[in-house]
Amino acid sequence: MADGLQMGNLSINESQHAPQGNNPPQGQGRAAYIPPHLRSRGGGGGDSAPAPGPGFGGPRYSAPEFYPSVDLPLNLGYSFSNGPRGGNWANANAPDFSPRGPANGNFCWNPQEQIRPFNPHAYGHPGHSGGGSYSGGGGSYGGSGGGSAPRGSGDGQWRDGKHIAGPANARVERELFGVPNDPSKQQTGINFSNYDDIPVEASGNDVPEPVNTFTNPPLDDHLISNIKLASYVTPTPVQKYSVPIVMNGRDLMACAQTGSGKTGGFLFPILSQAFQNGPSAVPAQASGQFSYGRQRKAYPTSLILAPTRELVSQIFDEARKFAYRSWVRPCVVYGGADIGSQLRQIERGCDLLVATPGRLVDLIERGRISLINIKYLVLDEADRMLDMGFEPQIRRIVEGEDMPRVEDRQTLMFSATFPRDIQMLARDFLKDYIFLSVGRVGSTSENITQKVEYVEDADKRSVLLDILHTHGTSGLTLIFVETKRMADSLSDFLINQRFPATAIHGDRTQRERERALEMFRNARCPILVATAVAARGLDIPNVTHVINYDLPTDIDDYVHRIGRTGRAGNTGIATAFFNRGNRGVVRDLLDLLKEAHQEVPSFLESIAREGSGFGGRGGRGGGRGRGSSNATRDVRRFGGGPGGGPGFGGSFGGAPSYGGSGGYGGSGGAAPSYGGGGGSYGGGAGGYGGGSYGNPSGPTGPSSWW
DNA sequence: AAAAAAT
Repeated sequence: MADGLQMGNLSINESQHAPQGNNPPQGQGRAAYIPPHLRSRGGGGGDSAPAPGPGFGGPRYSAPEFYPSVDLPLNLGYSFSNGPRGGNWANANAPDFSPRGPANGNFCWNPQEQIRPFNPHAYGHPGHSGGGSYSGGGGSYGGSGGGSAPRGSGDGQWRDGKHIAGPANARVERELFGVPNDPSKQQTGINFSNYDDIPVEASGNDVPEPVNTFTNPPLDDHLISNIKLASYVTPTPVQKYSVPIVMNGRDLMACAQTGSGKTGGFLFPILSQAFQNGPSAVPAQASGQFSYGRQRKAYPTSLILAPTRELVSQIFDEARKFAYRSWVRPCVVYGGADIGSQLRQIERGCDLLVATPGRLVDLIERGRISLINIKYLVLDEADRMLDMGFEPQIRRIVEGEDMPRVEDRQTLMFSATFPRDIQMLARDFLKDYIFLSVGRVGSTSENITQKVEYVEDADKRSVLLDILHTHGTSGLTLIFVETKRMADSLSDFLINQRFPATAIHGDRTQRERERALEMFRNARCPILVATAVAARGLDIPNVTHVINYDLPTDIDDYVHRIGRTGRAGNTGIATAFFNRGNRGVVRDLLDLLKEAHQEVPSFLESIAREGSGFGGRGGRGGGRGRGSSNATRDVRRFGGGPGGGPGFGGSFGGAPSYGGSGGYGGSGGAAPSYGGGGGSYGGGAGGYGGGSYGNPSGPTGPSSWW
């Protein structure tokens, strides 16, 4: 029956995680995979006629400077992705790409050092270039004088219905994919075997079978070669599902964390299809408007929205890797940085755009970006974007501009949690979507050792010093505080105590933020004091210790914060300073520690008892339980009333669940309950309240999902 | 309550 519910505890025998060096077979026969949604449009095959509408349908443009012989029907002045003078790849002439950077006494704990010249938009992104190479002589940043500097990606072409990869470039490869055995560069040192435990469930109509390897089909050979360069061997669980889901033209709502490989989860299928199907034709109404003069408007085919600047940067970096030598040119735009250089970048061609919502709206208003060609829309960290008040901008981008309608695009939403406002967004933005729920990396095992210490505010500094002295400098230490002011004062304090610390928060300039992050990443500055700006999504390898100097008031934030360590199967320590000022989270913290089989200090128990009398959380089942904000179940099927019903009481595969008891305390009534603990899915009593899943057009249509 | 994000 179509209404499939697949549960996969992708484990050993199923996953073919090969040891490094054992490459999966690929390219056998190269059966051109034509996704179903393109077959009917007649634009699927690379050699076939151009598709009339949005979609990677047919030839859109070529690069006349390089290939003057190809015909140029629609692309007069259109964005050329291969302009020969697209040369301001920063660091093209930069003096030093060594992982350590130049030995110029660049001490990170000198605050002066954090405002050195650095253009965050240059393609020598902090994630790739050696720290400290920005101020070196000769580097051209954002200027137009890069000359023949090689492009990092997107330097292939689409010509005569075929994808022609650009030339290999050792320098760019090193920049994008890192130097072997250099931990600061090698972001892909993933212990894949630890992914086997991650439970995944997929529900929806006709859930495609997951794939277990990076092979053709369904993936494109060029993408596979880039995946190999990135040293990815086996798809992570989220990728196993998302690749066939997206390649079958389906919409997706995925509850997953960044550490689960979800960036690849959407980039792989999107790029693979782009590589196979070529660029989209610009619709006639759009191409008509720039018959005069130079085209300055970009028509991306893929749009990825994410909440923070650092996150879009990170996604962009990944996109560059997998678009390497392809016709697809990734771009990134975000606020706080010079818009002029961003404009110049997108003018040179912009097929895949990664953006924060505010800056994108700005560029749309300036008439420099049109969304009319969008084929793929990705909302990453959707819950976070709503938390940050981006809903108006997002709705404007998706519904209020020239974005194709839901039926005419593919939409993928990723969110760590699935509260009501995200459900609403999913209802409005997605069509007949597949719901994917991915467990947390490392949540089951002892990847993260959580410690809670009772520390009064006045003692926090000295306790912190003790920890830093004891912990040594083997890895990176990330310290979370609640306020920007505290971030500054604490980092100043640490610097005065001769610790190599820096800070990141929203009141620092973008330049300072990127600088701080880069210094942290490359371990020149192994202590980073951060506010919530760094709590979610950032994937920094080698963070061995997360200290919650100030505990957040929301347990979800705590979970995200400690998730900065123990990533990708490595181990980490999370220490929290707790005092009575934090009693608001004591109950949730207590539950979390128990679920994760962590040591529970006795003071937590007693403070929890103090608080439960009145004013507290009122015990389980009352109030807004954790489950409400963290529930990651398919509401179409299991949706209770408006209250949202319960979360996964248990969780799949024995992973600790963050689905708690109550819903929003609304009028959900007797919503069903699933699993008691450690439990099985669907073990609960009660029917599926109003779920109309599998028959969206039936009498209880989508509007009754909630 | 704080943080983040367009200028």
